[in-house]
Amino acid sequence: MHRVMNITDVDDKTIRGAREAKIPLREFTAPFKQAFFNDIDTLRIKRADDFPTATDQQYIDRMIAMIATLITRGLAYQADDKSVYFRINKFPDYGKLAHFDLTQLQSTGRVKHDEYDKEHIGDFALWKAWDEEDGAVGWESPWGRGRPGWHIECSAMATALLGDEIDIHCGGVDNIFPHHEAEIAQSEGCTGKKFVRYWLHCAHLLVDGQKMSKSLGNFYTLADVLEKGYTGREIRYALMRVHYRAPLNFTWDGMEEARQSLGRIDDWLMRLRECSASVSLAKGNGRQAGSLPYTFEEALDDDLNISAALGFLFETIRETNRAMDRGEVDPASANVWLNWWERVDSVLAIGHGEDEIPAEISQLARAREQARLAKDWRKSDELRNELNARGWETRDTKDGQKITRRAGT
RNA sequence: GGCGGGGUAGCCAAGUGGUAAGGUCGCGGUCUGCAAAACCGCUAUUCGCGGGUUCGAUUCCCGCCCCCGCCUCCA
Repeated sequence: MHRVMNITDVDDKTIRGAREAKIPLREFTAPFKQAFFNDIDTLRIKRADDFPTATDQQYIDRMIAMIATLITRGLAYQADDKSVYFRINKFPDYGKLAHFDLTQLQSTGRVKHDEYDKEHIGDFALWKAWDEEDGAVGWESPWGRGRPGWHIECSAMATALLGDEIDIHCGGVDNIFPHHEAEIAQSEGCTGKKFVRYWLHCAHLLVDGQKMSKSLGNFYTLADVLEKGYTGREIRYALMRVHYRAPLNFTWDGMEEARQSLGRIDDWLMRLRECSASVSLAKGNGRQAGSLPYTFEEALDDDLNISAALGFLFETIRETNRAMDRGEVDPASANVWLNWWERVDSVLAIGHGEDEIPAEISQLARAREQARLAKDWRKSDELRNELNARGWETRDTKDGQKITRRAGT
């Protein structure tokens, strides 16, 4: 599998930002790029193999070559404003992805149209002619100085790195039209081949039931959520547990639920690890959870049915906990389950390592153990409260006291 | 208005023409000095609303309502 994520590092906003900051475009976009990578790391999102950027000269060259091809084929033309536009009337499939009938399109009035220069209101820019607003930003082309249009960069970078035909193209539903529609038109207009086999469009993130927006005051950054004490993996779990095609409503209750669910997984793993390390007299019973309609893999194979997959995980957790309660899990079968978890977590990436217990914490724990042996409940409860206050939880089991870090780890 | 995605228990959410996974919360129990964790039990005669098809529909068909998104130079 070859994964590519395109980075648009030139557009109206970045040009304006760089101009206002009086710094080169590249210098202006660099911190945003860095922040983006920090965020995907926080969310444990696996890095793509490539992160091509639109301003990379090799891709600019490719965009220019593609535009030239489109002009040669009559699919594009240079208008009086010197910009080059895609001629959508020459591409019958345009609008197919979004199920749009171009003759029935209505303008929302959201964008202003420079209708004079274009043959059709729906024609979109492939190459934008330079104007004063662009300042130092621009590249030479057969059609004069300018910059790439808003969609051609994706076609150029995708076909450069993945070939003319790609298996899966992801993106938000809001990008179906016009962005993905334009990508298809440009790419297939150049190659004559089917550009994308499967489109995976994810639904929107809502906050408190409404679209996230600064004016509604329900706008959160990743940093805001981290500041509330939630960890990256908790956020990851909260965002992940809903099917990608269904809108996800972000709430603080949802974050709390994510934390509790992860705690359940953590406790199960801790138990399994102890079990696998023990010299146990348990009679092995490593049978797989049966009688369930799906396995974890089958659920994900079914259009990434994460809810069914997680359902299977939690049913498995209950079954093995039950078996451990009955003393039916020996080290060998515990390892079977731990290995199974490794496979599951290679996809989910929600596990966390075992905690190292600081010296002062284990000292308090030992003191509590002593108090319990002396049946000094008052003192042992005080020490338990003290440990809780420091973020550690105590559990008294048959095998003695266990301490674990809870919440936000 | 057109197109697309949603509407399932307090909340989140899967699912199927044959009678509702899972998570979370709450309540009761086992265990425990008390807890915690785990386990057991309880919590939707019902799947937005109204018709229809069917022996039977939440699942199929028709109509309607509500929410979210898109409808061309913001990517």
